Amino acid sequence: MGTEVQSDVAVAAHMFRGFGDPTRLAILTELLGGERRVVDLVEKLGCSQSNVSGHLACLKDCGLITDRPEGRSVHYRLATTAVVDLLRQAETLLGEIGERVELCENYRMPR
Amino acid sequence: MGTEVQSDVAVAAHMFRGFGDPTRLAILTELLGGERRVVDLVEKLGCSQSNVSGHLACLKDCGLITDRPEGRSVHYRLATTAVVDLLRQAETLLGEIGERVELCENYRMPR
DNA sequence: CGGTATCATCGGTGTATGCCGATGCAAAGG
DNA sequence: CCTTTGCATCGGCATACACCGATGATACCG
Repeated sequence: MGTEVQSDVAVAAHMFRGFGDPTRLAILTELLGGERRVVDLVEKLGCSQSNVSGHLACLKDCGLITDRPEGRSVHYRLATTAVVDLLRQAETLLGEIGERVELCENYRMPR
Repeated sequence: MGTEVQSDVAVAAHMFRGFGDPTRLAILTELLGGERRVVDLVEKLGCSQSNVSGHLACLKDCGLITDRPEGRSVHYRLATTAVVDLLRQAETLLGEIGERVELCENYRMPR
C-alpha cells in the first residue's frame, strides 16, 4: 500500500520529468500544432539533430508521442489529448504562479 | 513572439521540474491531504530533514506551496487549487500511458 | 537561563543526463 | 550501384542537482 503509492509517485515524477526539460517541452509544444518531422523540429529548435532524436525517443518510450514513419522521414505527433489537457492545465497554473517560478533559484547553479 | 515563446517554454519546463522529482512530488501528493509540518513530511518520506527542507524551499519559491509558521513549527500547504488540478490531470494521463512511462529508460531516474 | 524541539542553510560528494560530433542505417533518386 | 537525405545511436564530456551530515537560528519549556 505505502510502497504502491511510492511507486505511483515515482512513475508520475518520471512522467513530469518528460515535460521538465526545455527542449522536450518545446518539442511537445511544437507538436500541439500537428505532426512534425525530425528535420522540422531541428530547424525550429536550433539544436543538433542527435539531440532532438534522443528526446523524441524518450518521449516516445514514455508514451507521450507517437511516430508515423513515411519513406525516409518520420512524423511525430502527441499520443493522446490528455497530453494537450495537461499542457493547458500547466498554462493555467503558470498564469497564477509564473512570476514566482522565474524567481526560483534554489536548484539552479549559476554556471 | 518567438523569443517570448522560448521564454515561456523555459519557465514552464522549470515548473514541471518542480513536479519531476520523486521527493518533491511525494511532498505535493502528501499536501493534497492538507497542511503538514516539516517533521511530519520527514517521517512520512523517510529521508533527511535537510533534504525535505530544501525541497520545500524550492517548491515555495516556485509558488507551488505556501508556508504558515506557527510557533516552532512551519505548516506547508498547496498554494492554489490549480496545483491540485494539474496533479489530477497528471493522474488521468498516467492512466493512459502509465505503463509506458515505467518502461522508458532513455533518461533514467535518480535513486 | 540552559535545554530541547523544529526548521533552514552550508559544504561536499556522487551521479544522472543534456549536449554535441561522429558513425550507422535505411529509403529515394540518379 | 553510388550518392543524398532523414533519423537513430554511440562515445564522451560538462554540469546540474539530489543527497547527507553538520551547523545556525528561533521558539518553547523546565
